[in-house]
Amino acid sequence: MSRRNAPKSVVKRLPVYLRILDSLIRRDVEIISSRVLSEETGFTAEQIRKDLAYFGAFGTRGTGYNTSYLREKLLRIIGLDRQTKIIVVGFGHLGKALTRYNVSKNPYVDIIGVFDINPEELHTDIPDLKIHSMEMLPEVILADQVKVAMITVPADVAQSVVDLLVDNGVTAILNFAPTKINVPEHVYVHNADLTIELQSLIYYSLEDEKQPEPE
Amino acid sequence: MSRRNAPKSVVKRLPVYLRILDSLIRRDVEIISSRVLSEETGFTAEQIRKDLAYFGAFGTRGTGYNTSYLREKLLRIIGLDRQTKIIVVGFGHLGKALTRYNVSKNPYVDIIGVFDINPEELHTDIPDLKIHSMEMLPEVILADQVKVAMITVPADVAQSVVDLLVDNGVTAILNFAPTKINVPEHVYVHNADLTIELQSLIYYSLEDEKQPEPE
DNA sequence: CATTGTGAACGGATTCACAGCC
DNA sequence: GGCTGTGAATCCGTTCACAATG
Repeated sequence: MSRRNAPKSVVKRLPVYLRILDSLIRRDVEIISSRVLSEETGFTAEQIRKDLAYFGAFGTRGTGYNTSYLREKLLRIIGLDRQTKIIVVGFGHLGKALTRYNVSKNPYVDIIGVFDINPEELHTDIPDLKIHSMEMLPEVILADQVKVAMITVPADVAQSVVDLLVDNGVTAILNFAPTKINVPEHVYVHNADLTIELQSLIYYSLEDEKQPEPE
Repeated sequence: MSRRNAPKSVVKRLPVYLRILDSLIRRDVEIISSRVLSEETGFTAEQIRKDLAYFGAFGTRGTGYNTSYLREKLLRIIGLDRQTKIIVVGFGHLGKALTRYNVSKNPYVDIIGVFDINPEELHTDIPDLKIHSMEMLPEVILADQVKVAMITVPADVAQSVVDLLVDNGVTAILNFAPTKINVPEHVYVHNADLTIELQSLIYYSLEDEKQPEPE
């Protein structure tokens, strides 16, 4: 069986396996052991086996995993076996960069539209991209049954944008706004707060400097 | 004492506390309890107290924490009490967006330069920003003793860029390139792989759909 | 016999419950 | 009395060690 309710830590690693498999398949590698996957990913071999075993027994004892077969299984588990329709709210510089990045590099998702308060910021060179005003949001979401959204709006409007998304059926949100947002139980939010990532990084850049307290 | 070697999970939350404190101080709030901090952050009050206690006893029993005092302590612990000099390698759309974002919104860091293979992509409107060619990297890092870098380069050159950074003394790297990079023990890497974030999000968007296996 | 799949042991982080203190 | 600070209990994820098997 696939898609048991797996721990977050496991789910976070699945796309990594997928990426490695894609690259192995491109190089015509047909069988891969957890040992080698370990070297490619940096996770331990036991952890990889456990992660995969969470969803079923996909390997062959004594041999390893068939790359194409495992890839198919992972696509299905993650939910990438069909293209996922997503929207982007907030088309400032970050929104633009993320949109462009996913349009060109992420074959598994389909950005069906972007939204901004002033869509006269129309000067984008991304082909086939529709830029809507915020008023169109409910209509577009409902028409395509969109479940996934990325938001790159200012912190002070993030909550109201999220409320609007949730009201119209969005169940998973990648939040780049530097603020906590509240959602109902059934909605999943992942915060990708780049300021916070950078600040905690700075902690580690100083790790070994002993700072004497000056007081 | 401050700056003990705290667990990663704790360090990741420190900048969140800092942000809330900044906002409380702007609103002239002088005292805050772990209870209220809990509501603002979404973490439990016990966890917040434990996190802070890791570095010292900053509160007053029966009262709470003094916002300005706690902010000063956190700045010092994280290492933001002096402006941190950082560089950005890769000045494509994402690099540009991240640079702009931090220049305008993150007062604690100072982006002293950006690097790209073809710096003739000079058309940026960010004031005072220096765009260098890759050859300048060692010189600039060494001149300013830069310890922190963000990289937004293509996956296939990420490792060589990282090697160059590490050779010249960088000890903390925020990696947006969609690939695993290898570094020596003393260097800290945080991967901010946006494709992977988005893909694991998709897993959760499907959470409740029961998918019958069609085989 | 190499490699998967997995129960058991371990370790780290969170939650609980309360002692300590203003 | 109210809130911090913290040892103890619990939970969760990782690692270990080995049984299962192509």
